[in-house]
Amino acid sequence: MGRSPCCEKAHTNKGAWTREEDERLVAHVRAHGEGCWRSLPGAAGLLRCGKSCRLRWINYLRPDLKRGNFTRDEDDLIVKLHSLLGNKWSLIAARLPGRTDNEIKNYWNTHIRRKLLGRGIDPVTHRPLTHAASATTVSFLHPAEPPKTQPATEESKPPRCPDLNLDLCISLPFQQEEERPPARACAKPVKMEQLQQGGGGLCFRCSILRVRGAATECSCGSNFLGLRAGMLDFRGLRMK
DNA sequence: AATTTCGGCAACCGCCGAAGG
DNA sequence: TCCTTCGGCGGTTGCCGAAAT
Repeated sequence: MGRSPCCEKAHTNKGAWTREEDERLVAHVRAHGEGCWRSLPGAAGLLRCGKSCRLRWINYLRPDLKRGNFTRDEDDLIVKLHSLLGNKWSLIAARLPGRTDNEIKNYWNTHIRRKLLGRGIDPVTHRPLTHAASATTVSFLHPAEPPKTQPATEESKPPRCPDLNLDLCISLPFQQEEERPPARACAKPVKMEQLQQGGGGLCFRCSILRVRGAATECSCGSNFLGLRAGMLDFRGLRMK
């Protein structure tokens, strides 16, 4: 038996949001805060799916959104983060204040992708296109092991980002909480308690990428950046 | 001026994991 | 332990305006 739909589709609006709908949603979130998206449409008098409301708020109505063109710095940062994280748009967005995962995803697909291709760089592997066939992906989803038929030469190693400073901040969780704005600032953060209780056996890579089946202990053998997840709150990663 | 093509972006869809009963 | 619900994520679609013909 499949999952029941999140809302009664026959009685919900679809497509572009009207000004009135936006105003209702903003007023409701201001009054009651984020969350309980399922019950929000009814409470706010909106004929929309809860998921649709959430998306509209996060991607368009949130007051802390930056909007406008991406700066050159943001551009560079997105490329670097993508080379490290792959299509983990929410994680990338978490490093770019005021930007949403959807916005970054769109920007990547429409601008950066093309720019990289124009420079002869494979946007997936971040390697020159001529080497694309033999290259291993930079994404950490399929980590580590160099191809057995190929010697682990400098060529086969993931590219480095020498100017990307992953400045790791190790701090107690409450300090981070105080700095964080009340609204969603970071997608699905791994709570410090989780890391301390169950995540202690997880490497930083498995933790940040939420590797399936690695809830308590990973077996990838990776010690990404030489760190175990229990040692730090990765939300404190700062890019310079 | 009319039509076609293209690019950008907002929104939707389907899946997944966490939480709770 | 299983099932259901909900929030969240990434991929994809479709609309709309701009550019090209």
